[in-house]
Amino acid sequence: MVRRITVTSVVDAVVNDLKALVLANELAPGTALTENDVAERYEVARATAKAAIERLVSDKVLERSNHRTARVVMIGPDDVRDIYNTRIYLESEVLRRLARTRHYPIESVRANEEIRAMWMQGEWNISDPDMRFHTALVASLKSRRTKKIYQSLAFEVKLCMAQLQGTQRLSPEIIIAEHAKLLELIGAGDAVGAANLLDEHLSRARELLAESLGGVAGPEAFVPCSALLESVH
Amino acid sequence: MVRRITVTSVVDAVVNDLKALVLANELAPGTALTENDVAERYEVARATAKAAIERLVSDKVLERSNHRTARVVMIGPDDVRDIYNTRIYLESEVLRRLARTRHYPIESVRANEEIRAMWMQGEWNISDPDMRFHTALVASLKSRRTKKIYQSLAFEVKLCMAQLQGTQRLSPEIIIAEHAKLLELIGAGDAVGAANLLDEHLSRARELLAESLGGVAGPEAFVPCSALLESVH
DNA sequence: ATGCATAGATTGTCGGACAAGTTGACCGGT
DNA sequence: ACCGGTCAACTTGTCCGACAATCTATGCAT
Repeated sequence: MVRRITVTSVVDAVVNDLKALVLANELAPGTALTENDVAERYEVARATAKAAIERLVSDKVLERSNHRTARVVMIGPDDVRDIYNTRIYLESEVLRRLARTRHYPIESVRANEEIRAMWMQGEWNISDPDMRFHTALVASLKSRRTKKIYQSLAFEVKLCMAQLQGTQRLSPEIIIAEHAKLLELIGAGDAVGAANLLDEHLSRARELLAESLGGVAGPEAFVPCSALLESVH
Repeated sequence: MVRRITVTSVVDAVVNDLKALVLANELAPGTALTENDVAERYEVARATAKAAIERLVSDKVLERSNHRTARVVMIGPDDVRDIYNTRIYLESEVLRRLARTRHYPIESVRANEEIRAMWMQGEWNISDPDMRFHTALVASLKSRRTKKIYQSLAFEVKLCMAQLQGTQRLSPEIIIAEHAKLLELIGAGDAVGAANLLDEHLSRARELLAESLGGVAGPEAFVPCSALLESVH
């Protein structure tokens, strides 16, 4: 079966399609991908398949050590915790900065409205507009590197979601409320409050995901400082 | 002269050597590097040279667009500002977290002592132990991704230093004092003070580097909040 | 069952080949 | 002399085929 793809680069096309396959969970985590497999699947030369695999490895879609064959990444509990902790480190500082300017991007408001719209329609898989909410906040700092780093983390979150397909998720209702509260705190210039709420918001998601991925609740390096935070409901 | 490197991979060896050449400024910024150039220089196949170049591009040592030949990166004032702002975003949150535990790594103390030792000997190029001080702080959070991200930023700083070779630098005396103060604030649990001092510390370096790279002092997105900070001397 | 040896599979690297795209120079028109 | 377009040389993208080095797994001997 040959997929019809013509972008600007054969390697790009193969990379994009394989990435889509992994995100759609049509390639289960741990699946071995031989260079020849890829070459035959898309009818390209092995060198091309090799280049594609190497890029997917550097994009953390596949993993491979020296002379071994590449496999679709398996995100474990420790990985999710690391991913989410890194998100917290970056994004909480971003929120502090935004709170100082008392300014948040319109895209984040729209993204939160999209979540509400999906929830109203009974759709519980709201991870896409959810990530848009967060990336919009980070992007509003206008730092190319910060944005790219956060996008890379967001992609790993997507991968994680793909592997979890169907297990329990957080209630959209709470997510929407906390997002709104975050924007409110930013608008009010409450840097500490915004950072603390974000910490709680992401820490809760982190623990839920980590447990869903089969990990026992590990000893967390840092507990959120929620003392300064009024409850949200 | 052949360097004795038993890496397991020819591509790795080529990548490492080219990286070293760029860091030593033996390949000036903007220098064009043809795939054939690399292949002939190291007597390897073009495919190997191609792979090496692609990895150097993804490591931000070279830059290249579609069908054009790769060039050694040229870091401009805007890039330095972006690099340093990203450093500030990440590291200031890291310092907040460390201050909560009132704990800093011994490696950062040692690194600062190394700076002092070099300064005593009249050496002004202290960027190496300086970066070790900062990476040690970030590494002590024990987040694989956070550490890797910061290392990538640190590498760009190194590239920048290589391009600036010889222009004015900040006084090691002030750097040493501020580093010591940072550790002191962490030990005292003063998260806000540590974050603010770090912001000043890195913002000053950022502006000096940006100016040295020929940029006018641009409109900064965020000014450091030094109100809460007592002066250091 | 454990450990070693061999065979098959897979990756790393090579050389050469051709099409497609980019760059720069040459040439003609105004 | 300036401008614009055509063409050639160079460079990259992709392919094919080949071989050595390495990894995996099967099977044999103890």
